[in-house]
Amino acid sequence: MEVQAASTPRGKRTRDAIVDAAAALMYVDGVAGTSVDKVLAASGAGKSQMYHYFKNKEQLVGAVIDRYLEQILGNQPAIFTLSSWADLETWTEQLLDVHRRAGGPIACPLGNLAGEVGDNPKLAPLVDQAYRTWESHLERGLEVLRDKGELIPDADPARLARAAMTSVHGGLLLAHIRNDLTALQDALGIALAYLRGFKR
Amino acid sequence: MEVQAASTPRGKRTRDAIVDAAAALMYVDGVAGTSVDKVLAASGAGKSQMYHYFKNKEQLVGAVIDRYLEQILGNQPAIFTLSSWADLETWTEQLLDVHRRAGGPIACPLGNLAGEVGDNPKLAPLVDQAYRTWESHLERGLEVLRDKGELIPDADPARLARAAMTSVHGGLLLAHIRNDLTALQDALGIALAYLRGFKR
DNA sequence: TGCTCGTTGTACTGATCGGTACAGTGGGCC
DNA sequence: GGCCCACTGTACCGATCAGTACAACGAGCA
Repeated sequence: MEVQAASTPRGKRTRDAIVDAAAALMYVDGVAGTSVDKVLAASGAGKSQMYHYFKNKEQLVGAVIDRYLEQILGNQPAIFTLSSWADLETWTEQLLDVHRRAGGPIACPLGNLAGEVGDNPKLAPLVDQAYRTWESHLERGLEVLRDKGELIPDADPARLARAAMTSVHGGLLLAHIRNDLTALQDALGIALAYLRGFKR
Repeated sequence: MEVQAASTPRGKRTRDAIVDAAAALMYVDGVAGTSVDKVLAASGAGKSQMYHYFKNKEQLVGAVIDRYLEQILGNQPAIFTLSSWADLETWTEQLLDVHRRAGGPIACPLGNLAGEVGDNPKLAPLVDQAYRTWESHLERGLEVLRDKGELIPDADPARLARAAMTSVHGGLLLAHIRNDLTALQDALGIALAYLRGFKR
C-alpha cells in the first residue's frame, strides 16, 4: 500500500487523532513551528502511523486545512440556511461567539496559515479552495435574499459575498494582532451596513 | 559590549544587509521557514556578525518588523499628506501600484507575519505597534479632512481609520491567497465608498 | 487454529537548526 | 607608528528536524 487509506475503524481513529493534534498545534504555533514529533507526541501515535497515512508533512498540512474548514463552517451553522436579514445577523453573532467562547487566540486558522503557505504551490490552492467554499455558502444565502426580493434586483451576490469575506478577514486579522474582539465586531457591523445598502 | 550597537558606518552597512536579506526571505518563506544560515548566506555576512548585532533570531525578526513598516509606508507616501478626497484616492492607487509593480507575491509583509508571530509574546506587540503606527497616519489625515469641513463634524477619524485598515488588510489577504489584485481593488473601492458616506 | 494484511512500536539516519567559542583583522584616533 | 576595539571568519556544539527501516502485533475470516 502507498498512503492515505485508513480502511479500518481503528485506523480512521488514529488518522483523525493525528490530524486533530496537528490542527490544534498549528493553530497556535504555525506550520513550521509544529514539528511532526510534537504532533505525534500530542496525539499518542507513533511515527510509523504518521507516514502510513501521509506521504510527508506537507500532505498532513493539507488534511489540516480541510479540518479547519470543517471546524470553521461547523461554528457558523447559520451560513447554511441564510434566507433573511435576521439570519445574516445571527451569522455574524455566531462568528463572534466562537471567539467569545474560545480560550485560544482570536484568529481564523485559515488566515493564520495564509501568510505561511500562501506561496507554497501545493498548499496555496487548498487554502484558496477552502476560502472559496466558505464564500460560496455566503453567496448562496445572498442569492436567496435577492430572489425573495429583499435585495435590489441588480445586486450581485458574488460581489457582495466577497465584500463580506473581506471585512470578516480584515476584522479577524486586526482582532488577532490586538487581541481585541472589538475590531472584529466593528468590521462585522460595517459589513452588515454595507450589505444593507443593497436592501430593496 | 552586548549587542545591537553598530557604531561604525561599516557596521551599519553589515547590519542593514542582514536585516534586508532577512526581510526579503521572510516575506516569501515566513519566519520559521527562513533560517539564520540562509539569511547570512544571502547577505554575505558571517554568523559572528549576526550574533554581534542581535541577541538571537527573535530580535532579528523584531528588526525585520520595523523594516517592513518603513517599506510599507515608503510605498504609500500619500498617507503622510492626506488633506483631500483626491489624496485618499491617490493613496489607494499607491497601494495598488506597489503590487502592480512587484514581482513577488501579492501580500502585506506584516500581514504574513501576523499569523505566525501573532501569539509570540515578544513579537506580537511589535506587529501591533506597527499596525497602529500605520493606522495613525490614516487617522491624522481623516482629522485634517474633518477639520477642513469635508467630513461631517461628528465623524470619528479613529473609527473610520480602523474601518479602512480592516478593508485594506482583508483585501490584501484575499488577494494574496487568490493571487488576484482584483480582491484588493474591490476592497479599496468599498472602503472609499464607506468613507464617502461620511462626506459633508 | 492459522493465515493475512492493516496497523503499530522503536530504533535509526543524515541534514539542518539556533547558538557559541575564539582567534584574529583592520580602520580610526592619539 | 602604535594602540584599541568594533568588527569579522571559521570551526564547532548539542538539539531537533523530516523521513526511513524493519520487525512485530492483532483483528477478521476461513
